[in-house]
Amino acid sequence: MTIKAIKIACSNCNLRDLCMPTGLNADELIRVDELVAVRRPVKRGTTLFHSGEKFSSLYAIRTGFFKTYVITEDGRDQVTGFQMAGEIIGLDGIVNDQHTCNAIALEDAEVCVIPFDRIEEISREVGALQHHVYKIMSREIVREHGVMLLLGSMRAEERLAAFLLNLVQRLEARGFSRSELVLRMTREEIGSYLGMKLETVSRTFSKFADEGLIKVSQRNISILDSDALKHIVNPPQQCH
Amino acid sequence: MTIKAIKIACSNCNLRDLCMPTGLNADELIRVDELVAVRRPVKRGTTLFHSGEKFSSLYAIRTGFFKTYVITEDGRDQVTGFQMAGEIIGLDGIVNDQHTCNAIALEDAEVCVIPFDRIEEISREVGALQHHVYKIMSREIVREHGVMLLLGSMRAEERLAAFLLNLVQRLEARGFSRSELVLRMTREEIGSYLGMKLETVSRTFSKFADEGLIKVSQRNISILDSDALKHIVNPPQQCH
DNA sequence: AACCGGTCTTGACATGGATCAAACTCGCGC
DNA sequence: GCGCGAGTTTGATCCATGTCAAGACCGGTT
Repeated sequence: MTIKAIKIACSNCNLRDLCMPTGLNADELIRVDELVAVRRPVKRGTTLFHSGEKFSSLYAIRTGFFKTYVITEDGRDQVTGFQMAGEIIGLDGIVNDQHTCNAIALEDAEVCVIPFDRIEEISREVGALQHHVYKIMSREIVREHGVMLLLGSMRAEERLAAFLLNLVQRLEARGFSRSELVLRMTREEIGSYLGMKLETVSRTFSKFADEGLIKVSQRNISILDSDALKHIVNPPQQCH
Repeated sequence: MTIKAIKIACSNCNLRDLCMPTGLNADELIRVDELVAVRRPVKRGTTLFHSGEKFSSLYAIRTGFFKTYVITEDGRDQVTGFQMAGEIIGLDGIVNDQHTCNAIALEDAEVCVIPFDRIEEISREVGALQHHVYKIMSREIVREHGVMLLLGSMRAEERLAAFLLNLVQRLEARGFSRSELVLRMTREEIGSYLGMKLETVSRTFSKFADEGLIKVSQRNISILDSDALKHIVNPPQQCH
């Protein structure tokens, strides 16, 4: 039993459908398995990368939960996303060869370190990988359009309902419950993401709870009436 | 003089530094010149693509000015960006092979149609092109982080000041004045982009004008005190 | 020149969410 | 077991921005 035996292999990873292209042939699989340099544990509360740091790799989250955020000179900060297993972070660093946001683990985590020059090299040989990376970046652009919509034209209740629905939907895709979730972030972090103050987040949770839509006990949330939450985000049209 | 003589060639385009990779050798230049299928004029007020439409090409703006926006089922819309010459639109369509936002011309425009499968093919041979596309997508992600910051944690005056500074900065990079600009969009469109109502946009313009920061006459804006606008966006820190 | 529709400005008022403040909960270390 | 601090909830009040409404401006058309 050598060290080789536990070599990192995306082809064996149970998250491969989430972060790797599908439909590769044997040769291509071998090439793509060369992508991940190492795995790196990231303790809760520590940063994976920070703004200004030289960019060299993307990170695929294997386990754990992250937030990314940007800070202005005058100290305002804005959470730009919460990421969970199977998602890729670091894409912002490509354009200027340095990271432009900070990523910190909200719970103990492990990431696969994927050197970007290796991605570029193997992309050239494996068309499916190239396409996959384009798709991942496009998906991030579309996600951010959604956040812009949320921040630009929704009210507090709508934002929080959309946020909860998005979280459970992603968790469900990973095999978790569609109604129970544990928030990994504080009310303040949720507020920063949603463009509202922590007090408003708290009040809105309480309001949803009063109305019987959810049950809140600290960071544990039960979705009791998913449809009602959906109606808050997208009020059903009554035909005239 | 045949039709060949006026063949579209990125290598001759005066916008090539904005939308094409640099430092290509002769062979690569020839390959990259094959990218653009055709040019397409887009009349003011008409749509270049719309949400739901099948995605097949990216578009490089040669002349003119666009807005992109998303619409929810219940009719709310959110402008996601304003794009000018040399910028690339349509990146949102890659992930699901269909566009997820709408693009309409705010003035008569012309775009270069770049079939995406051709990009993928030539990317594989020309590493610089592949890298360039990754960079363009990364830049869009970073831009959207900036918009999220703006929508999530700035007040109306800060948003509008940031918006104006961003516009003139991009215009200046294209050889226009750093102090004079003509808005191609309505107050309502500005408001949609910045997450505020058109009345608030109008009032804030008036306030800036009263304070001598800008001069407004309809859609013509003169920046009189660029530093003051910058201070609004990023209040100067006083050291203790 | 008169008209018209779309756009913009400005005023008066309403309100959602921010702010400030106090108290509560829970996990953790002593 | 107790105390402490981070995180959270809730209440009272304030204010930035939304809403509604009226009128001004402008370019294009008849």
